[in-house]
Amino acid sequence: MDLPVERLEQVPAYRKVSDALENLIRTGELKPGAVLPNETDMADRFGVTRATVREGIRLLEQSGLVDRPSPKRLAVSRPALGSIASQATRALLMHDVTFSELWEALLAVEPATAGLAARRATPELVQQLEDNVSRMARSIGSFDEFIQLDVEFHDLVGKAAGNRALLLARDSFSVLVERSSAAMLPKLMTFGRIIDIHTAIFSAIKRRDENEAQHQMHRHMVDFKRGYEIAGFHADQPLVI
Amino acid sequence: MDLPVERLEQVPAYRKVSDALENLIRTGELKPGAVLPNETDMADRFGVTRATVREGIRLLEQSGLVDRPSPKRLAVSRPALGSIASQATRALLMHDVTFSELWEALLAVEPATAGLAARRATPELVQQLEDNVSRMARSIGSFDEFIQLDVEFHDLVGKAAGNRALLLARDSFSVLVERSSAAMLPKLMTFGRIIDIHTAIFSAIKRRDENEAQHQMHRHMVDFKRGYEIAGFHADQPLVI
DNA sequence: ACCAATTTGTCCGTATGTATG
DNA sequence: TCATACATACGGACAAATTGG
Repeated sequence: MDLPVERLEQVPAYRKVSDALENLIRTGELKPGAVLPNETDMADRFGVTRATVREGIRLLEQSGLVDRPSPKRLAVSRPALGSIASQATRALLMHDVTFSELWEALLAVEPATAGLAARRATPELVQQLEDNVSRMARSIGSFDEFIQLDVEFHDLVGKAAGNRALLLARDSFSVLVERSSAAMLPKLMTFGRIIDIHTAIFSAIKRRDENEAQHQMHRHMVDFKRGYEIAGFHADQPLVI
Repeated sequence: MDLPVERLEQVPAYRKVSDALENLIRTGELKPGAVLPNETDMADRFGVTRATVREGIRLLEQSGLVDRPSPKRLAVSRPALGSIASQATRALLMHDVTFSELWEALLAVEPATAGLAARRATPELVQQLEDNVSRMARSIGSFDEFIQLDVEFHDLVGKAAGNRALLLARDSFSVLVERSSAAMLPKLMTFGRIIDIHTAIFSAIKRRDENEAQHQMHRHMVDFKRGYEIAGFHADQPLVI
């Protein structure tokens, strides 16, 4: 009888190495901080050569599951949320997401974040937000500085919310917002309105008014889209960057 | 005078290779689909050996910037949003995110997604949602099947929303929700209530009622948290998985 | 503060299976 | 069909740098 041909998946050895290590990590046998054996050791254990082990390590290195605390030591680590976010940013860009898609996501995430920030902001972060707002008021005239402060404001709100799941989502969009702002602001010169809303958001956070923080952030997002369109860009086309 | 020691970063050659290629991709000189030279070629151009080139390629391979359409051809590709999402899932898990963090993010994302789904769902997706709901009504008795259908329902809503930025965020949470549901449902047996709300959401999407879809999804999320706590889990602790 | 052993980074040459033209 | 080209994998080697005594 003719058997169905065993389509045995040809998994490269270097991937077997990384899969094996990844499993050890996921199952908790290797916890973050644990030091891995040296390359020759692992080559012996897996029955492959060092070159193969090294290729496997590169895969884990890029996914952030391992890193080198010192040049000669390889340890298990937890993937930095920031690096995941920047990978997400790049992916969204390469998929030609439209401004509308970005904006709809912002509309979901940013007001919620602001609300949580009003609930949880630490005194330090409230202070940092206040600094940011007052610096922004003095930064008129320099686009770059203004935009930088704008991004910083929203990042601070994100931090203040104390939610890493939302933060990850936010950070994935943050750079895209920055680029879009940089493209539209010079054509608008609506510094005053942005400063006003930032002030309103900050003030709501400071007095722990969740609804108001949320509401003002919502307004801020609506303004953002209006500005983008007034600046002459098309929201339903891929981001102008 | 003793200068601050030039901390000249010793960047490994394999990283230079991947950085160089990554730049070519980011600047658009190499667009998705473009075929890269073979390993020996690149080794010559970069002035390194093949082993080094291969290590560099592994880095790009893991980040999804290159892949092999056929075993011998290496091409530029756009990172799959799904793989980014699963990396995000893993990262959130390893950072011990709490149920509350997950839930707050869901509360921001899921209702917004449902609203957009009501606006944009294609007939095909409406049909798939209807199938899902009716299959779920018949699936009582099998936890696994029920949970699978639950996840599928939300994924379908995510697809129907037609927003890749939100989809990426959603997919990052989806597996975590699935595991949490799997942990709590056996202790609750509230199948009926879930089916009712899914039905309400589906019906709102079908008749293009954005507000109602959003509102029902919100209720669904509130139920989710209540269930988690009633099942005896602590929302402010890392996910039970 | 020095020295020795270890380990990484990198190179070279070779073998093998297989996809492509 | 067949030959070539190419990726995968092996083995051995060496310098440089770090670690640990």
